[in-house]
Amino acid sequence: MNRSPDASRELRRAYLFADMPDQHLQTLVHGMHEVHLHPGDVLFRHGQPAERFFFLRDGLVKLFRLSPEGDEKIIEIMQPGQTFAEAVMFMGSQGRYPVNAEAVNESHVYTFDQKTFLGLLHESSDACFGLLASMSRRLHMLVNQIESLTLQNATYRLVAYLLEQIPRNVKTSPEVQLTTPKSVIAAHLAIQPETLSRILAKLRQGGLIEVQGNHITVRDVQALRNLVQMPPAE
Amino acid sequence: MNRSPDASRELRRAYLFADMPDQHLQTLVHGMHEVHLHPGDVLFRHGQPAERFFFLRDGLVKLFRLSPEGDEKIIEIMQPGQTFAEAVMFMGSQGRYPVNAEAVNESHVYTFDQKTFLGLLHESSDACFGLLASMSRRLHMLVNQIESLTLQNATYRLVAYLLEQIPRNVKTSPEVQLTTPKSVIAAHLAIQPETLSRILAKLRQGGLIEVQGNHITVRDVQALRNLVQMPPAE
DNA sequence: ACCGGGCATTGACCTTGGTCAATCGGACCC
DNA sequence: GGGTCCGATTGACCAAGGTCAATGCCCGGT
Repeated sequence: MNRSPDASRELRRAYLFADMPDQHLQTLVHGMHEVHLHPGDVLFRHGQPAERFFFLRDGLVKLFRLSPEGDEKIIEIMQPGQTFAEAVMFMGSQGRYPVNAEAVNESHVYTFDQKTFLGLLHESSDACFGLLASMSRRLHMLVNQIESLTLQNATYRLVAYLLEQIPRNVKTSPEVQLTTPKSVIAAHLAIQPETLSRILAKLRQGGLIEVQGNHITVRDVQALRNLVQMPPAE
Repeated sequence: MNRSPDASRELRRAYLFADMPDQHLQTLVHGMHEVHLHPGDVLFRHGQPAERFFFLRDGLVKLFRLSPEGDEKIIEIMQPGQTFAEAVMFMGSQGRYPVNAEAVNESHVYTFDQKTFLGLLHESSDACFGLLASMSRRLHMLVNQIESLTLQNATYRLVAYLLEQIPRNVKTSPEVQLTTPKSVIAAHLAIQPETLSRILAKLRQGGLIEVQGNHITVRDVQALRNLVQMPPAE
């Protein structure tokens, strides 16, 4: 349990909390718990009754589904500052988590009671709108994901993923430091680790990137951009 | 334009409107428009500024994305009584439709101004919760769709689709009347029409179903159920 | 320094579903 | 009644990516 006075400053990073009245946020902070996760620790499982939702303070948490054979598809990789499982509260009578959640890296999460939060929503339309915005963003993200799963091939998805990883330092020679094992990225892009390896090798041979372990140097950003813009141009 | 006094009774079918205070619903009905669509008519396009959202009174409307090559992936096939595009309102400053919408059959839709609706939401937390519920349901649906796209093969998806079509008349010998051309179903399941044909033929040869045009008789429901439960059991 | 384990890489092969093309069949329309 | 159009079907072929297996590499522990 943790109620550090500046926890609320951290929470403001999440869209969900960004515009929430101070007083309400304080209520939430008061009731929240902190959980420390080691890599591989399970936060919740697909199908469990959803009583809490979460804010990732640091580390990395994956949300995923499993096929009966045990194949894993990562729906979302949560980054620090994001909330998750807050949308489940509205799934009918007894909401159940639609995915599994498991720490990839050493992580700290804050957990919140859904009942408390529901109470706040009734009183604050600002809080409601924050939640609506964050759900709307997630909806949009899922639609984009469906598009790239069905309308684009594996190379496209990987290149798009790489390009997403270089937003800030646009000017400098683009370097990407992968924050997760490649197998996790593969599960996120819905491909096998072998395929990911091969695609990276292909891009490397084409002189578009250089790979040293988890560190990738993008040699030719424009060529990568072209790849995802004009698909049949091999 | 249509303000028939019992329009609100129709609207109550949608989760979004189900629990909305009468007075608010009246406000919406007052400002709504009715649009008549012929098959192939476009309601809105991916990327257009979203100023209105919709209720399908009757007919069938598909929401879809297009690849640069023109391949179509149907994200959702809207059924009468459902609302759509209401979640876009919260996408940042200028919401834009994340998909295309086009009538499959002769259809009637009611359209609503988003600004009016936003105003109502500020005043009614019931309305907010209705919207949250309908967005949450859609989120869940998309997650399920991602699962079946990535973790399951084409046969699985088609069989699951067929099984979804026989919920009501559970007891009787299950008959499925396809409400759309097979090519539309194919685009929904993210397969080619040829593949859909072949899978149906395979199921037919296995004695699981009979096909006469748009009408499918399920000969062996249990066998179909087994197919989607125990995947490697060919 | 050595060993073991886990992730990553590479190769050979195979399966699924896509592509292309021909044919069919029913609906509609003169 | 015959022609046309469009969706559905079927066949032959192909390609992307999955599977299986062997090997390599890095890192951590003793």
